[in-house]
Amino acid sequence: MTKTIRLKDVAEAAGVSHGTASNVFNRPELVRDEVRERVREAARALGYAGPSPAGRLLRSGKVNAIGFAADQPLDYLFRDPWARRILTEVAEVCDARGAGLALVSVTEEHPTGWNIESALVDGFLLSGSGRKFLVEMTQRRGLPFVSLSLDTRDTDVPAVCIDDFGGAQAAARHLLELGHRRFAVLGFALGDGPGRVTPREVQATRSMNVLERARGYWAALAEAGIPEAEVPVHAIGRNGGNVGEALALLFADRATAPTAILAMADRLALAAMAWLEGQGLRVPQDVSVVGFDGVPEAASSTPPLTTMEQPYRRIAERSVAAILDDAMPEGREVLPLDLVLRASTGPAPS
Amino acid sequence: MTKTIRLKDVAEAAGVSHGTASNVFNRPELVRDEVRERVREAARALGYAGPSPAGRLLRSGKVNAIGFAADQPLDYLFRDPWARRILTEVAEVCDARGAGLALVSVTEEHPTGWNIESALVDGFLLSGSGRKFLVEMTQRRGLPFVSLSLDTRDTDVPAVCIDDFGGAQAAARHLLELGHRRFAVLGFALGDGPGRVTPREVQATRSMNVLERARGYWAALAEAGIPEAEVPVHAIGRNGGNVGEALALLFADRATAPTAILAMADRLALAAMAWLEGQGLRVPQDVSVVGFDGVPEAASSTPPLTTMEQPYRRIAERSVAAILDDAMPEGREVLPLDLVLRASTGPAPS
DNA sequence: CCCACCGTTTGAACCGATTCAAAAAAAGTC
DNA sequence: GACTTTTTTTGAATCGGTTCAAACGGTGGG
Repeated sequence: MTKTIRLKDVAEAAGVSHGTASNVFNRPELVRDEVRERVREAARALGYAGPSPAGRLLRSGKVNAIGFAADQPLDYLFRDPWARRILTEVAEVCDARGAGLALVSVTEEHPTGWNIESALVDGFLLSGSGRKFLVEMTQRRGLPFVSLSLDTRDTDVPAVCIDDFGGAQAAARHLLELGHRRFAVLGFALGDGPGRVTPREVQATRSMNVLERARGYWAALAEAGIPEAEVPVHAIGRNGGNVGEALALLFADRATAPTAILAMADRLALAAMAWLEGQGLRVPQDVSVVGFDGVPEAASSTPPLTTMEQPYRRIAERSVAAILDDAMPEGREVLPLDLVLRASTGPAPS
Repeated sequence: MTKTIRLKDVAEAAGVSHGTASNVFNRPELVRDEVRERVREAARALGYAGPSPAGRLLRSGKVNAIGFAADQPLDYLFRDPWARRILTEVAEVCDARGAGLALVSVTEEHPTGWNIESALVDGFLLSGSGRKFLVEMTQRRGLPFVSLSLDTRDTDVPAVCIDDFGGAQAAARHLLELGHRRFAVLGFALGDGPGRVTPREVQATRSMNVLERARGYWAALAEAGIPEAEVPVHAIGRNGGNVGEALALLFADRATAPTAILAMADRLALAAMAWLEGQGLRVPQDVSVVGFDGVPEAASSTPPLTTMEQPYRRIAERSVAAILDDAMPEGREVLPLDLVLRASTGPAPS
């Protein structure tokens, strides 16, 4: 293999100093026209492709790239709808800024290889930092990082997250305005199996997202005079489970069944609509459903789902800026959600 | 901001030489236990997180990461089904090897920023190198690269691609074995609008994929005594278009209508099945359909689509190995496709 | 007691660039 | 022509490591 051409070689060939050659590529306006051309010519003749990123990096310390890290295998980033959605936005934002994007996976079983410790990036976006593992790993590296989807009570970790409480509140208010009075909440990561869970169980969940959303729903309903106790929370269970089973209990007695379902995730809402359709219940004439997250599928379901959409773009912009512009959020930064009105909600049946 | 801790600082603190400190992290077996512990202790005390990747990179020249480049905006990699599918496999392969994955976008309009020239990677995987642009850009950088989805007659470019001809042949043979005699081919990137195109037009296409697939179909059918002229090729037109329109012409006369459709892409096949269902034609009882590509949706359509599946995993493995193990393919390397039998093909109607 | 050998450690060279104070050259001024 | 200014160019320091030949200290054999 032929020796690589270095800037020095080009400089020698052109009969100028190392420093001048560097200027030709980085601040051409400093170099006299004639010299600049001579250096360029030499570079061409030698097949020099421009300063190597590695050398530049070492000196400047800036990579101009961000790392997107997840505590999951890499392919997860392409399979999981939320990760994919946010990553798409992050990609667009990086693109617009001319920054690079590297994907990083860190699993506890497989902590070696290219990971948080060795990735050539200026900082990290952390996805799925439910467990402290990822955060601790990243802190050790000493690069700036922002946690997306932070799910902890710890408010010291720099994070860009969504206003679960406010979003849930808005969802409930929307249904209240439509005249609904009999609600049910559909949650996840609660209880052991499908079925109703008590407010106490909700309070005890380790998932801040779930807790805040529940509290948001309760708060809005309480304002309208509907106490927590009258709002059944049904969940699919911590280890997944069937939405149908959870709903079957809810709709066992049609007379007291809810007219409005507050789903803590679009996935749940979509499953609920499918189940309702199977039961001959019409959405939104008989039951209104509002989701949470704003996944792409929500726009194309039948009927299209009314949902609280996460501000994906703004999350991406804010967190990328945090790393690249050194504009780290002070602790947790909360972004509002948008209520997207579609066809799955309507006036309460009379 | 506090000064960063360098390996040198640790070495000094531990009272050893720079070189020994380096060995502690990279070849600990060379260092005496007592000294090793002393250095580790000093590192801990100073908050040193281990050798910085930047320095290491400069010396060793290896990044241990591959760049996935497309001549499209970055988000394309998450939106386009083919790109996403192959990227998922590439991600898994990289993960398994402990290698990094960086995403790179190079568009002619937006050639600045982090791109082929500046990405810190060991080599590139090129997606969508239909136009020479991407290839030329990459060649200039001087790093190894492999073109995926190469679509050119130029056989010098290192590439890992699929056996379009053989795949098409296998698809046609499958239908022949089921007794079909009246075929139609459904293509894309042919002609100006939806409708039939002549063999001459097919020969003239710039897309090697399309041409090779067509030739594969023709070759298999010719073996069974069905000449090119009896196989109508319908296409949706170069600028997209409606599959229904193309099919409507084909099925105008039910007596001479094909009993088997060879679609050059699953997308076309799925659209065709939807149209056929709309027309009251049953798949596969009335018409058999076989796709090409093996996109995930093909497995869950109704009926599930029989298709020639691309060997995504092998493409990923082969191309990643090419870069990281310096096992570049000699010119173009062709991988076979798998016929995946599902429910969209059946015996020819009698 | 000398020497060869082995396991450790050192020190300097090198990787490929950027940066900046200072020197050199060119251009103005009087 | 001598003196300022301004524009270019130079050369050395620096970034944070890795690597390797050589030096070193200790051991065992003869």
